[in-house]
Amino acid sequence: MAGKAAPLYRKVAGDLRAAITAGEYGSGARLPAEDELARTYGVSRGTIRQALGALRTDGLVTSRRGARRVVLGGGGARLQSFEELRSFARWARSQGEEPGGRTVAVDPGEATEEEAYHLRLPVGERIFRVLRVRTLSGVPVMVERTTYPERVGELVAAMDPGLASHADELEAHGVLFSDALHTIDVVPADAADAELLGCRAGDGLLRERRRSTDPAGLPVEWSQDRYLPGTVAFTVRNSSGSRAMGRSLNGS
Amino acid sequence: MAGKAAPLYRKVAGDLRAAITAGEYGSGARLPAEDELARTYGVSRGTIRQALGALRTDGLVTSRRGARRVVLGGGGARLQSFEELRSFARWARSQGEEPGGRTVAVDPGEATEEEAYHLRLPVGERIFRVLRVRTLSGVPVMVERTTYPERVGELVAAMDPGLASHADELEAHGVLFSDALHTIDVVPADAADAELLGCRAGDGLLRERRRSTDPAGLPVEWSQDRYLPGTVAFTVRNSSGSRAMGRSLNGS
DNA sequence: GGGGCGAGGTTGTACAGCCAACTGTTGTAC
DNA sequence: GTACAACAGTTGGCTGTACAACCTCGCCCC
Repeated sequence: MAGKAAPLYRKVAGDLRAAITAGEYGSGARLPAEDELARTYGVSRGTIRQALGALRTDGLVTSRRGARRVVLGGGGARLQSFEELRSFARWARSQGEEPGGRTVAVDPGEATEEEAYHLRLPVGERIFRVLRVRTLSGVPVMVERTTYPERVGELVAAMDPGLASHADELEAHGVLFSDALHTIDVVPADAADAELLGCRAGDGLLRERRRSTDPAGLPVEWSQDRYLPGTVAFTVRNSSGSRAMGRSLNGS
Repeated sequence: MAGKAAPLYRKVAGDLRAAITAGEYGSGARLPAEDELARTYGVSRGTIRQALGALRTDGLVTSRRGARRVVLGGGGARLQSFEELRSFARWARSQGEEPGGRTVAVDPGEATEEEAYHLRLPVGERIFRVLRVRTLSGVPVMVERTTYPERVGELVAAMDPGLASHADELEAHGVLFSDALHTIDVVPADAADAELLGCRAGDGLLRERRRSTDPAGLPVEWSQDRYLPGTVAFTVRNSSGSRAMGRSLNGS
Protein backbone atom coordinates (compact mmCIF):
# COMPACT_ATOMS: atom_id res chain seq x y z
CA MET A 1 0.00 0.00 0.00
CA ALA A 2 2.95 2.28 0.37
CA GLY A 3 3.13 2.79 -3.36
CA LYS A 4 6.37 3.40 -5.13
CA ALA A 5 8.98 5.43 -3.34
CA ALA A 6 9.14 8.76 -5.12
CA PRO A 7 12.60 9.96 -6.09
CA LEU A 8 14.08 12.65 -3.91
CA TYR A 9 13.90 15.36 -6.50
CA ARG A 10 10.19 14.78 -6.94
CA LYS A 11 9.58 15.20 -3.26
CA VAL A 12 11.52 18.42 -3.26
CA ALA A 13 9.69 19.62 -6.37
CA GLY A 14 6.33 18.77 -4.84
CA ASP A 15 7.26 20.56 -1.68
CA LEU A 16 8.29 23.70 -3.50
CA ARG A 17 5.26 23.56 -5.75
CA ALA A 18 3.01 23.35 -2.73
CA ALA A 19 4.83 26.21 -1.05
CA ILE A 20 4.45 28.37 -4.13
CA THR A 21 0.79 27.66 -4.77
CA ALA A 22 0.11 28.11 -1.07
CA GLY A 23 1.41 31.62 -1.47
CA GLU A 24 4.51 31.32 0.66
CA TYR A 25 6.33 32.97 -2.18
CA GLY A 26 4.24 35.71 -3.75
CA SER A 27 4.26 36.42 -7.46
CA GLY A 28 7.61 37.93 -8.28
CA ALA A 29 9.26 36.72 -5.10
CA ARG A 30 12.72 35.26 -5.29
CA LEU A 31 13.38 31.68 -4.28
CA PRO A 32 16.25 30.74 -1.95
CA ALA A 33 19.53 29.95 -3.65
CA GLU A 34 20.20 26.39 -4.78
CA ASP A 35 22.93 25.94 -2.20
CA GLU A 36 20.62 27.02 0.55
CA LEU A 37 17.83 24.72 -0.60
CA ALA A 38 20.35 21.91 -0.80
CA ARG A 39 21.33 22.50 2.81
CA THR A 40 17.78 22.78 4.11
CA TYR A 41 16.65 19.63 2.32
CA GLY A 42 19.87 17.80 3.03
CA VAL A 43 20.44 16.81 -0.58
CA SER A 44 23.01 17.73 -3.18
CA ARG A 45 22.75 20.72 -5.42
CA GLY A 46 22.26 18.47 -8.42
CA THR A 47 19.09 17.06 -6.93
CA ILE A 48 17.81 20.56 -6.19
CA ARG A 49 18.52 21.55 -9.76
CA GLN A 50 16.53 18.58 -11.00
CA ALA A 51 13.58 19.64 -8.89
CA LEU A 52 13.81 23.25 -9.98
CA GLY A 53 14.10 22.14 -13.58
CA ALA A 54 10.73 20.46 -13.25
CA LEU A 55 9.19 23.62 -11.81
CA ARG A 56 10.69 25.58 -14.63
CA THR A 57 9.20 23.43 -17.37
CA ASP A 58 5.94 23.64 -15.47
CA GLY A 59 6.26 27.39 -15.83
CA LEU A 60 6.16 28.12 -12.12
CA VAL A 61 9.53 29.86 -11.95
CA THR A 62 11.93 31.60 -14.26
CA SER A 63 15.64 31.13 -14.13
CA ARG A 64 18.62 32.92 -15.54
CA ARG A 65 22.27 32.77 -14.85
CA GLY A 66 23.49 35.04 -12.11
CA ALA A 67 20.15 35.90 -10.53
CA ARG A 68 17.94 34.08 -8.09
CA ARG A 69 14.93 32.26 -9.47
CA VAL A 70 11.71 34.25 -9.57
CA VAL A 71 8.20 32.93 -8.98
CA LEU A 72 5.92 33.46 -11.97
CA GLY A 73 2.43 34.15 -10.71
CA GLY A 74 0.34 31.24 -11.89
CA GLY A 75 -2.09 33.56 -13.63
CA GLY A 76 -5.05 31.50 -12.56
CA ALA A 77 -4.77 28.95 -15.35
CA ARG A 78 -4.05 25.60 -13.78
CA LEU A 79 -1.99 23.24 -15.83
CA GLN A 80 -2.76 19.60 -15.51
CA SER A 81 -0.61 16.56 -15.40
CA PHE A 82 -0.41 14.42 -18.49
CA GLU A 83 -2.82 11.94 -16.98
CA GLU A 84 -5.47 14.51 -16.22
CA LEU A 85 -5.16 15.99 -19.66
CA ARG A 86 -5.37 12.65 -21.39
CA SER A 87 -8.53 11.45 -19.76
CA PHE A 88 -11.66 13.51 -20.23
CA ALA A 89 -13.25 11.81 -17.25
CA ARG A 90 -10.36 12.38 -14.88
CA TRP A 91 -10.03 15.95 -16.02
CA ALA A 92 -13.71 16.66 -15.50
CA ARG A 93 -13.64 15.20 -12.02
CA SER A 94 -10.59 17.25 -11.12
CA GLN A 95 -12.60 20.33 -12.12
CA GLY A 96 -15.51 19.34 -9.95
CA GLU A 97 -17.71 18.41 -12.89
CA GLU A 98 -19.50 15.13 -13.45
CA PRO A 99 -18.22 13.47 -16.60
CA GLY A 100 -20.47 11.26 -18.67
CA GLY A 101 -20.71 9.92 -22.13
CA ARG A 102 -21.90 7.16 -24.32
CA THR A 103 -20.27 5.12 -26.97
CA VAL A 104 -22.20 5.64 -30.19
CA ALA A 105 -20.35 3.16 -32.33
CA VAL A 106 -17.44 0.75 -32.26
CA ASP A 107 -16.45 -0.49 -35.69
CA PRO A 108 -13.62 -2.77 -36.64
CA GLY A 109 -12.11 -1.92 -40.00
CA GLU A 110 -8.98 -1.60 -42.06
CA ALA A 111 -6.62 1.34 -41.72
CA THR A 112 -6.93 4.08 -44.31
CA GLU A 113 -3.77 5.77 -45.49
CA GLU A 114 -4.18 8.57 -42.95
CA GLU A 115 -4.85 6.21 -40.07
CA ALA A 116 -1.99 3.96 -41.05
CA TYR A 117 0.32 6.93 -41.15
CA HIS A 118 -0.55 8.15 -37.69
CA LEU A 119 -0.60 4.72 -36.08
CA ARG A 120 2.57 3.62 -37.89
CA LEU A 121 0.86 0.60 -39.35
CA PRO A 122 0.66 -0.79 -42.87
CA VAL A 123 -2.37 0.36 -44.85
CA GLY A 124 -5.19 -2.13 -44.49
CA GLU A 125 -4.14 -3.36 -41.06
CA ARG A 126 -7.02 -4.16 -38.75
CA ILE A 127 -8.00 -1.23 -36.52
CA PHE A 128 -11.00 -0.14 -34.46
CA ARG A 129 -12.92 3.11 -34.87
CA VAL A 130 -14.81 4.41 -31.88
CA LEU A 131 -17.29 7.29 -31.82
CA ARG A 132 -18.27 8.74 -28.47
CA VAL A 133 -20.20 11.70 -27.11
CA ARG A 134 -18.88 13.23 -23.93
CA THR A 135 -20.99 15.17 -21.45
CA LEU A 136 -20.45 17.42 -18.48
CA SER A 137 -23.29 17.21 -15.97
CA GLY A 138 -25.37 15.58 -18.64
CA VAL A 139 -24.83 18.24 -21.30
CA PRO A 140 -23.03 17.10 -24.45
CA VAL A 141 -19.87 19.13 -25.03
CA MET A 142 -17.64 17.00 -27.21
CA VAL A 143 -17.60 14.40 -29.95
CA GLU A 144 -14.64 12.04 -29.93
CA ARG A 145 -13.57 9.95 -32.89
CA THR A 146 -10.71 7.64 -32.07
CA THR A 147 -8.83 5.03 -34.07
CA TYR A 148 -7.08 2.30 -32.12
CA PRO A 149 -4.65 -0.35 -33.26
CA GLU A 150 -6.09 -3.85 -32.97
CA ARG A 151 -4.65 -4.87 -29.62
CA VAL A 152 -6.02 -1.74 -27.90
CA GLY A 153 -9.25 -1.59 -29.88
CA GLU A 154 -10.21 -5.08 -28.78
CA LEU A 155 -10.10 -3.95 -25.17
CA VAL A 156 -12.18 -0.87 -25.89
CA ALA A 157 -14.72 -2.87 -27.88
CA ALA A 158 -15.28 -5.08 -24.87
CA MET A 159 -16.11 -2.20 -22.57
CA ASP A 160 -19.52 -1.08 -21.34
CA PRO A 161 -20.84 1.60 -23.75
CA GLY A 162 -21.85 3.77 -20.80
CA LEU A 163 -18.44 3.65 -19.13
CA ALA A 164 -17.27 7.13 -18.21
CA SER A 165 -13.55 6.50 -18.43
CA HIS A 166 -11.87 4.30 -20.98
CA ALA A 167 -8.55 5.53 -19.67
CA ASP A 168 -8.86 3.83 -16.30
CA GLU A 169 -9.92 0.60 -17.91
CA LEU A 170 -7.10 0.61 -20.45
CA GLU A 171 -4.59 1.31 -17.74
CA ALA A 172 -5.90 -1.63 -15.75
CA HIS A 173 -5.15 -3.80 -18.77
CA GLY A 174 -1.60 -2.55 -18.96
CA VAL A 175 -1.98 -0.05 -21.79
CA LEU A 176 0.20 2.89 -20.85
CA PHE A 177 0.28 6.34 -22.43
CA SER A 178 3.39 8.44 -22.20
CA ASP A 179 3.60 10.98 -25.01
CA ALA A 180 1.13 12.88 -27.16
CA LEU A 181 1.26 15.31 -30.04
CA HIS A 182 -1.74 17.63 -30.22
CA THR A 183 -2.99 19.78 -33.07
CA ILE A 184 -5.60 22.39 -32.23
CA ASP A 185 -7.71 24.31 -34.72
CA VAL A 186 -11.27 25.22 -35.70
CA VAL A 187 -13.45 23.19 -38.00
CA PRO A 188 -17.10 23.58 -39.08
CA ALA A 189 -19.53 21.09 -37.58
CA ASP A 190 -20.73 18.46 -40.03
CA ALA A 191 -24.21 16.95 -39.96
CA ALA A 192 -23.20 14.21 -37.52
CA ASP A 193 -21.56 16.68 -35.14
CA ALA A 194 -24.64 18.91 -35.24
CA GLU A 195 -26.91 16.00 -34.46
CA LEU A 196 -24.79 14.72 -31.59
CA LEU A 197 -23.96 18.05 -30.01
CA GLY A 198 -27.20 19.85 -30.67
CA CYS A 199 -25.69 22.69 -32.68
CA ARG A 200 -26.13 23.82 -36.27
CA ALA A 201 -24.09 22.31 -39.08
CA GLY A 202 -21.39 24.77 -40.05
CA ASP A 203 -20.86 26.16 -36.55
CA GLY A 204 -17.20 26.46 -35.69
CA LEU A 205 -16.03 23.76 -33.30
CA LEU A 206 -12.77 23.65 -31.38
CA ARG A 207 -10.94 20.62 -32.71
CA GLU A 208 -8.10 18.77 -31.00
CA ARG A 209 -6.36 15.98 -32.84
CA ARG A 210 -3.78 13.90 -31.06
CA ARG A 211 -1.60 10.91 -31.50
CA SER A 212 -0.58 9.19 -28.28
CA THR A 213 2.22 6.71 -27.83
CA ASP A 214 3.24 4.34 -25.07
CA PRO A 215 6.58 4.41 -23.26
CA ALA A 216 8.18 2.30 -25.99
CA GLY A 217 7.14 4.77 -28.66
CA LEU A 218 4.36 2.67 -30.19
CA PRO A 219 1.22 4.60 -31.17
CA VAL A 220 -1.79 3.60 -29.10
CA GLU A 221 -4.44 5.99 -30.40
CA TRP A 222 -5.18 8.55 -33.06
CA SER A 223 -8.05 10.73 -32.00
CA GLN A 224 -10.06 13.70 -33.08
CA ASP A 225 -12.12 15.59 -30.52
CA ARG A 226 -14.57 18.36 -31.38
CA TYR A 227 -15.76 20.68 -28.63
CA LEU A 228 -18.74 23.00 -28.62
CA PRO A 229 -17.56 26.62 -28.59
CA GLY A 230 -17.39 28.18 -25.16
CA THR A 231 -17.10 24.95 -23.22
CA VAL A 232 -13.38 24.36 -22.87
CA ALA A 233 -10.09 26.07 -23.61
CA PHE A 234 -6.61 24.66 -23.87
CA THR A 235 -3.75 26.21 -21.97
CA VAL A 236 -0.12 25.78 -22.89
CA ARG A 237 3.03 26.87 -21.17
CA ASN A 238 6.01 27.70 -23.23
CA SER A 239 9.47 29.09 -22.68
CA SER A 240 12.56 30.00 -24.61
CA GLY A 241 14.82 27.07 -25.17
CA SER A 242 12.04 24.54 -25.38
CA ARG A 243 10.32 23.54 -28.55
CA ALA A 244 7.16 22.06 -27.13
CA MET A 245 4.73 24.16 -29.12
CA GLY A 246 4.24 25.33 -32.64
CA ARG A 247 1.88 26.87 -35.13
CA SER A 248 1.31 25.41 -38.54
CA LEU A 249 -0.32 26.38 -41.77
CA ASN A 250 -3.59 24.63 -42.37
CA GLY A 251 -2.99 23.01 -45.67
CA SER A 252 -6.08 20.88 -45.99
CA MET B 1 30.24 37.89 -35.87
CA ALA B 2 31.02 34.53 -34.34
CA GLY B 3 28.05 34.83 -32.03
CA LYS B 4 27.99 33.30 -28.59
CA ALA B 5 29.74 30.01 -28.09
CA ALA B 6 27.02 27.40 -27.68
CA PRO B 7 27.34 25.04 -24.73
CA LEU B 8 28.53 21.55 -25.50
CA TYR B 9 25.25 19.86 -24.77
CA ARG B 10 23.48 22.13 -27.25
CA LYS B 11 25.87 21.19 -29.98
CA VAL B 12 25.32 17.52 -29.25
CA ALA B 13 21.56 18.03 -29.12
CA GLY B 14 21.61 19.90 -32.41
CA ASP B 15 23.68 17.19 -33.97
CA LEU B 16 21.34 14.44 -32.86
CA ARG B 17 18.29 16.45 -33.84
CA ALA B 18 19.72 16.91 -37.31
CA ALA B 19 20.56 13.24 -37.57
CA ILE B 20 17.04 12.27 -36.57
CA THR B 21 15.22 14.68 -38.86
CA ALA B 22 17.58 13.71 -41.66
CA GLY B 23 16.29 10.20 -41.27
CA GLU B 24 19.46 8.55 -40.05
CA TYR B 25 17.35 6.97 -37.36
CA GLY B 26 13.98 5.92 -38.71
CA SER B 27 10.80 6.19 -36.68
CA GLY B 28 11.00 3.58 -33.97
CA ALA B 29 14.75 3.11 -34.25
CA ARG B 30 16.82 2.86 -31.12
CA LEU B 31 19.46 5.45 -30.35
CA PRO B 32 22.99 4.45 -29.32
CA ALA B 33 23.52 4.06 -25.59
CA GLU B 34 24.53 7.10 -23.56
CA ASP B 35 27.97 5.68 -22.86
CA GLU B 36 28.57 5.11 -26.52
CA LEU B 37 27.43 8.61 -27.46
CA ALA B 38 29.66 9.98 -24.73
CA ARG B 39 32.64 8.19 -26.23
CA THR B 40 31.93 9.20 -29.80
CA TYR B 41 31.43 12.85 -28.88
CA GLY B 42 34.26 12.82 -26.38
CA VAL B 43 32.16 14.29 -23.58
CA SER B 44 30.89 12.98 -20.27
CA ARG B 45 27.71 11.02 -19.87
CA GLY B 46 26.15 13.89 -17.95
CA THR B 47 26.49 16.16 -20.95
CA ILE B 48 24.95 13.55 -23.21
CA ARG B 49 22.07 13.19 -20.78
CA GLN B 50 21.50 16.92 -20.87
CA ALA B 51 21.35 16.85 -24.66
CA LEU B 52 19.00 13.88 -24.69
CA GLY B 53 16.84 15.55 -22.07
CA ALA B 54 16.33 18.43 -24.47
CA LEU B 55 15.34 16.07 -27.25
CA ARG B 56 12.97 14.36 -24.91
CA THR B 57 11.12 17.52 -23.91
CA ASP B 58 11.01 18.35 -27.60
CA GLY B 59 9.22 15.08 -28.07
CA LEU B 60 11.72 13.60 -30.50
CA VAL B 61 12.60 10.56 -28.41
CA THR B 62 11.12 8.52 -25.59
CA SER B 63 13.11 7.25 -22.69
CA ARG B 64 12.56 4.70 -20.01
CA ARG B 65 14.82 3.03 -17.56
CA GLY B 66 16.48 -0.11 -18.75
CA ALA B 67 15.80 0.26 -22.46
CA ARG B 68 17.50 2.24 -25.18
CA ARG B 69 15.90 5.48 -26.25
CA VAL B 70 13.50 5.23 -29.15
CA VAL B 71 12.95 7.80 -31.89
CA LEU B 72 9.38 9.07 -32.04
CA GLY B 73 8.51 9.74 -35.66
CA GLY B 74 7.93 13.46 -35.90
CA GLY B 75 4.55 12.92 -37.46
CA GLY B 76 5.08 15.74 -39.88
CA ALA B 77 4.11 18.49 -37.46
CA ARG B 78 7.13 20.68 -37.04
CA LEU B 79 7.48 22.32 -33.68
CA GLN B 80 9.00 25.75 -33.59
CA SER B 81 11.36 27.41 -31.23
CA PHE B 82 9.94 29.88 -28.79
CA GLU B 83 11.16 32.75 -30.94
CA GLU B 84 9.49 31.52 -34.08
CA LEU B 85 6.26 30.93 -32.25
CA ARG B 86 6.26 34.32 -30.61
CA SER B 87 6.71 36.37 -33.71
CA PHE B 88 4.09 36.08 -36.42
CA ALA B 89 6.46 37.55 -38.96
CA ARG B 90 9.34 35.20 -38.16
CA TRP B 91 7.04 32.24 -38.11
CA ALA B 92 5.54 33.13 -41.47
CA ARG B 93 8.93 33.53 -43.05
CA SER B 94 10.08 30.20 -41.67
CA GLN B 95 7.07 28.64 -43.40
CA GLY B 96 7.93 30.26 -46.69
CA GLU B 97 5.06 32.74 -46.52
CA GLU B 98 5.28 36.48 -46.85
CA PRO B 99 4.10 38.12 -43.62
CA GLY B 100 2.48 41.52 -43.67
CA GLY B 101 0.23 43.62 -41.57
CA ARG B 102 -0.80 47.07 -40.61
CA THR B 103 -1.27 48.74 -37.30
CA VAL B 104 -4.87 49.90 -37.11
CA ALA B 105 -4.66 51.76 -33.82
CA VAL B 106 -2.28 52.54 -31.01
CA ASP B 107 -4.01 54.01 -27.97
CA PRO B 108 -2.53 54.95 -24.64
CA GLY B 109 -4.89 54.35 -21.77
CA GLU B 110 -5.30 53.19 -18.22
CA ALA B 111 -5.30 49.53 -17.26
CA THR B 112 -8.66 47.90 -16.69
CA GLU B 113 -8.94 45.34 -13.95
CA GLU B 114 -8.36 42.48 -16.38
CA GLU B 115 -5.36 44.13 -17.99
CA ALA B 116 -3.90 45.06 -14.64
CA TYR B 117 -4.26 41.49 -13.49
CA HIS B 118 -2.46 39.99 -16.43
CA LEU B 119 0.29 42.59 -16.56
CA ARG B 120 0.74 42.58 -12.78
CA LEU B 121 0.14 46.30 -12.55
CA PRO B 122 -2.09 48.44 -10.36
CA VAL B 123 -5.46 49.24 -11.90
CA GLY B 124 -5.32 52.57 -13.73
CA GLU B 125 -1.63 52.34 -14.54
CA ARG B 126 -0.72 53.75 -17.93
CA ILE B 127 -0.68 51.12 -20.67
CA PHE B 128 -0.83 51.00 -24.48
CA ARG B 129 -3.39 49.13 -26.54
CA VAL B 130 -2.43 48.12 -30.04
CA LEU B 131 -4.73 46.71 -32.72
CA ARG B 132 -3.16 45.09 -35.76
CA VAL B 133 -4.23 43.04 -38.74
CA ARG B 134 -1.83 40.36 -39.90
CA THR B 135 -1.66 39.02 -43.43
CA LEU B 136 -0.07 36.11 -45.26
CA SER B 137 0.75 36.94 -48.87
CA GLY B 138 -1.55 39.91 -48.61
CA VAL B 139 -4.55 38.01 -47.28
CA PRO B 140 -5.76 38.97 -43.79
CA VAL B 141 -5.71 35.96 -41.48
CA MET B 142 -5.52 37.35 -37.98
CA VAL B 143 -6.51 40.24 -35.75
CA GLU B 144 -4.18 40.97 -32.87
CA ARG B 145 -5.13 43.03 -29.84
CA THR B 146 -2.23 43.57 -27.49
CA THR B 147 -1.85 45.48 -24.25
CA TYR B 148 1.66 46.60 -23.32
CA PRO B 149 2.97 48.08 -20.12
CA GLU B 150 4.10 51.66 -20.57
CA ARG B 151 7.82 51.09 -21.08
CA VAL B 152 7.19 48.62 -23.90
CA GLY B 153 4.17 50.42 -25.35
CA GLU B 154 6.16 53.56 -25.88
CA LEU B 155 8.55 51.69 -28.12
CA VAL B 156 5.72 50.11 -30.09
CA ALA B 157 3.93 53.44 -30.48
CA ALA B 158 7.02 54.90 -32.09
CA MET B 159 7.22 52.20 -34.75
CA ASP B 160 6.20 52.43 -38.40
CA PRO B 161 2.54 51.27 -38.72
CA GLY B 162 3.50 49.14 -41.71
CA LEU B 163 6.34 47.34 -39.98
CA ALA B 164 6.05 43.59 -40.41
CA SER B 165 7.77 42.54 -37.22
CA HIS B 166 7.44 44.32 -33.90
CA ALA B 167 9.38 41.48 -32.34
CA ASP B 168 12.64 42.29 -34.09
CA GLU B 169 12.33 45.95 -33.23
CA LEU B 170 11.55 45.30 -29.57
CA GLU B 171 14.47 42.94 -29.32
CA ALA B 172 16.76 45.59 -30.76
CA HIS B 173 15.65 47.85 -27.92
CA GLY B 174 16.48 45.27 -25.32
CA VAL B 175 13.00 43.94 -24.62
CA LEU B 176 13.40 40.19 -24.16
CA PHE B 177 10.69 37.54 -24.03
CA SER B 178 11.31 34.30 -22.22
CA ASP B 179 8.06 32.69 -21.07
CA ALA B 180 4.48 32.66 -22.25
CA LEU B 181 1.20 31.17 -21.10
CA HIS B 182 -1.26 30.54 -23.91
CA THR B 183 -4.99 29.92 -23.80
CA ILE B 184 -6.60 28.60 -26.96
CA ASP B 185 -10.33 28.47 -27.66
CA VAL B 186 -13.05 29.47 -30.12
CA VAL B 187 -14.90 32.75 -30.04
CA PRO B 188 -17.50 34.26 -32.39
CA ALA B 189 -16.29 37.13 -34.55
CA ASP B 190 -17.60 40.50 -33.46
CA ALA B 191 -18.40 43.33 -35.86
CA ALA B 192 -14.85 44.68 -35.79
CA ASP B 193 -13.34 41.25 -36.46
CA ALA B 194 -15.73 40.68 -39.36
CA GLU B 195 -14.81 44.03 -40.89
CA LEU B 196 -11.07 43.50 -40.55
CA LEU B 197 -10.92 39.86 -41.60
CA GLY B 198 -13.67 39.90 -44.20
CA CYS B 199 -15.82 37.26 -42.55
CA ARG B 200 -19.34 37.31 -41.12
CA ALA B 201 -20.00 38.41 -37.57
CA GLY B 202 -20.66 35.34 -35.49
CA ASP B 203 -18.29 33.07 -37.38
CA GLY B 204 -16.15 31.01 -35.05
CA LEU B 205 -12.57 32.25 -34.87
CA LEU B 206 -9.59 30.45 -33.37
CA ARG B 207 -8.51 32.59 -30.46
CA GLU B 208 -5.12 32.53 -28.76
CA ARG B 209 -4.61 34.64 -25.68
CA ARG B 210 -1.18 34.88 -24.15
CA ARG B 211 0.73 36.61 -21.46
CA SER B 212 4.46 36.87 -22.06
CA THR B 213 7.12 37.68 -19.52
CA ASP B 214 10.77 38.64 -19.72
CA PRO B 215 13.63 36.66 -18.17
CA ALA B 216 13.12 38.43 -14.84
CA GLY B 217 9.48 37.38 -14.71
CA LEU B 218 7.98 40.78 -15.52
CA PRO B 219 5.00 40.74 -17.89
CA VAL B 220 5.74 42.44 -21.20
CA GLU B 221 2.52 41.84 -23.12
CA TRP B 222 -1.01 40.58 -22.81
CA SER B 223 -2.37 39.71 -26.19
CA GLN B 224 -5.39 38.27 -27.88
CA ASP B 225 -5.10 36.94 -31.42
CA ARG B 226 -8.06 35.82 -33.53
CA TYR B 227 -7.42 33.67 -36.59
CA LEU B 228 -9.72 32.95 -39.49
CA PRO B 229 -10.78 29.29 -39.46
CA GLY B 230 -8.69 27.05 -41.65
CA THR B 231 -5.64 29.26 -41.75
CA VAL B 232 -3.49 28.03 -38.87
CA ALA B 233 -3.40 25.30 -36.27
CA PHE B 234 -1.46 25.05 -33.04
CA THR B 235 0.61 22.01 -32.24
CA VAL B 236 1.67 20.99 -28.77
CA ARG B 237 3.91 18.25 -27.53
CA ASN B 238 3.20 16.71 -24.23
CA SER B 239 4.55 13.88 -22.15
CA SER B 240 3.99 12.21 -18.84
CA GLY B 241 5.85 13.90 -16.06
CA SER B 242 5.55 17.37 -17.52
CA ARG B 243 2.75 19.74 -16.79
CA ALA B 244 3.11 22.07 -19.73
CA MET B 245 -0.44 21.78 -20.99
CA GLY B 246 -3.94 21.80 -19.68
CA ARG B 247 -7.60 22.10 -20.52
CA SER B 248 -9.90 24.46 -18.68
CA LEU B 249 -13.57 25.11 -18.35
CA ASN B 250 -14.69 28.19 -20.15
CA GLY B 251 -16.29 30.18 -17.41
CA SER B 252 -16.96 33.43 -19.20
C1' DG C 1 21.25 62.69 -7.19
C1' DG C 2 23.39 60.06 -10.66
C1' DG C 3 26.75 57.17 -12.77
C1' DG C 4 30.64 53.93 -12.82
C1' DC C 5 33.10 50.15 -10.71
C1' DG C 6 34.04 46.18 -8.28
C1' DA C 7 33.16 42.33 -4.97
C1' DG C 8 30.37 38.81 -3.77
C1' DG C 9 26.45 35.96 -4.70
C1' DT C 10 24.00 32.81 -7.92
C1' DT C 11 23.03 29.94 -11.73
C1' DG C 12 24.93 27.42 -15.91
C1' DT C 13 28.03 23.92 -17.72
C1' DA C 14 30.96 20.04 -17.40
C1' DC C 15 33.37 16.27 -15.35
C1' DA C 16 33.70 11.74 -12.67
C1' DG C 17 31.82 8.01 -10.18
C1' DC C 18 28.52 4.93 -7.92
C1' DC C 19 24.48 2.20 -7.26
C1' DA C 20 19.53 0.94 -8.14
C1' DA C 21 15.91 -0.31 -11.19
C1' DC C 22 14.55 -2.08 -15.18
C1' DT C 23 14.75 -4.45 -20.05
C1' DG C 24 15.80 -7.74 -23.42
C1' DT C 25 18.09 -11.88 -24.38
C1' DT C 26 20.16 -16.00 -23.70
C1' DG C 27 20.25 -20.33 -22.01
C1' DT C 28 18.77 -23.91 -18.99
C1' DA C 29 15.55 -27.10 -16.98
C1' DC C 30 11.57 -29.63 -17.31
C1' DG D 1 8.31 -26.50 -26.84
C1' DT D 2 7.64 -23.70 -22.93
C1' DA D 3 8.36 -21.52 -18.68
C1' DC D 4 11.65 -19.80 -15.77
C1' DA D 5 16.14 -18.03 -14.14
C1' DA D 6 20.42 -15.78 -14.72
C1' DC D 7 22.97 -12.15 -17.00
C1' DA D 8 24.63 -8.32 -19.45
C1' DG D 9 23.15 -3.90 -21.03
C1' DT D 10 20.96 0.51 -20.25
C1' DT D 11 18.82 4.43 -18.14
C1' DG D 12 17.41 6.85 -13.68
C1' DG D 13 18.96 8.98 -9.51
C1' DC D 14 22.26 11.06 -6.44
C1' DT D 15 26.58 12.92 -4.81
C1' DG D 16 30.71 15.86 -5.13
C1' DT D 17 33.72 19.12 -7.39
C1' DA D 18 35.31 22.89 -10.18
C1' DC D 19 35.05 26.76 -12.96
C1' DA D 20 32.65 30.17 -16.05
C1' DA D 21 29.21 33.57 -16.93
C1' DC D 22 26.30 36.70 -15.25
C1' DC D 23 23.53 39.64 -11.97
C1' DT D 24 22.82 42.53 -7.92
C1' DC D 25 23.98 45.71 -4.82
C1' DG D 26 26.63 48.71 -2.27
C1' DC D 27 30.34 51.90 -2.47
C1' DC D 28 32.72 55.62 -4.19
C1' DC D 29 33.20 59.54 -6.90
C1' DC D 30 31.55 63.39 -9.12
